[in-house]
Amino acid sequence: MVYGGMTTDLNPNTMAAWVSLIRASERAISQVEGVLKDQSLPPLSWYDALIEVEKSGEAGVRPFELRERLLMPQYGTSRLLARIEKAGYIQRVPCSLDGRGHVVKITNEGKAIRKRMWPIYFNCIKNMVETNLTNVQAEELRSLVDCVAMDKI
Amino acid sequence: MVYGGMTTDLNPNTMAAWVSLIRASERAISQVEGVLKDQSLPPLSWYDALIEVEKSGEAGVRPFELRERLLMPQYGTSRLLARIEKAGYIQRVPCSLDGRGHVVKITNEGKAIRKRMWPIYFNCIKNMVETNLTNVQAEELRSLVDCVAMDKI
DNA sequence: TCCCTGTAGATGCAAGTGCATGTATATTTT
DNA sequence: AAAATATACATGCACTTGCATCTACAGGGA
Repeated sequence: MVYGGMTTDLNPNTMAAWVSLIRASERAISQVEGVLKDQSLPPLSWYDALIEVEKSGEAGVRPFELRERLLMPQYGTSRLLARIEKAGYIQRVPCSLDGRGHVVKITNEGKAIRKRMWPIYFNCIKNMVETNLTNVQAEELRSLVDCVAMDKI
Repeated sequence: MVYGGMTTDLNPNTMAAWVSLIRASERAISQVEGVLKDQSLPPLSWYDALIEVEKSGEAGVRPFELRERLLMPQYGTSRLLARIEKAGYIQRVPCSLDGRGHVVKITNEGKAIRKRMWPIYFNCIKNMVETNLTNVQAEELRSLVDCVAMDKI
């Protein structure tokens, strides 16, 4: 595929792999988001945040830890948490050990909505990945994509 | 990786592949966008649109064709083109054959900026994909990701 | 011709995102 | 202890995106 008019230096399959990777993730994400929205459920980003908060249990999590785990910008985390809190799914309480910070905990409603989101999400992944790839292929895919854009590590 | 608390029905590697795929595409995209921004160049979406318009040559392209090729929502295409036109990189002229539509053509400035973007983009792909995968692995990756979320076809 | 339906494209509004910066508290330096 | 610096988090502003809807024209039928 001639993409830029100057492909001389790229291995023949590199650009194809790149395009396919980007396209696949786009359709996969929009697929999941679409299904969630159809069910009047919150977006995927809420799920990712909720499960992290839920995993932190009674102790809760600090927003900056969440930020690291979710690989989000700081302001993104801040506003995501604000939205989820507004919906009643988490609580942000001042941190007793660090006056600058907060501790985020999940509410019962939060646990409930996460539990309700999971089978939907689960099904999407099943349909999108498991239906199309064997267990061995899934592992191959994982190991290959894990190599992409990993130059910094 | 326990992700939702109910993994009994998923092949063990499915979730891992899913997570890796999403993460990989996110870091890859944000990598490219970051480098482009550092060079004060337009975002990737502009590149994709510009190359399509440029490939259409003197004849130009209809926005709805672009929409199909870029897999974008209609309003997204409309506004993307409006922004690119405002920057002077394309021109939208009324379509003589269909009074409802327009024909989009690239300007000289558009050709120039695309040409300037390409080596940057090219280098990113080279660093992110080619450096980390052999030609054979790239083809494997392509063929695997092409299977993901393809249920509709 | 007039009407009805379909398609091309634009756009108002609400919500999300990036960037830069602000505020408050913690930590380090002197 | 006072001052300087660093960290945690929030937020104003401009821009982008999603959704629904609107306008304008095209094409087909009565």
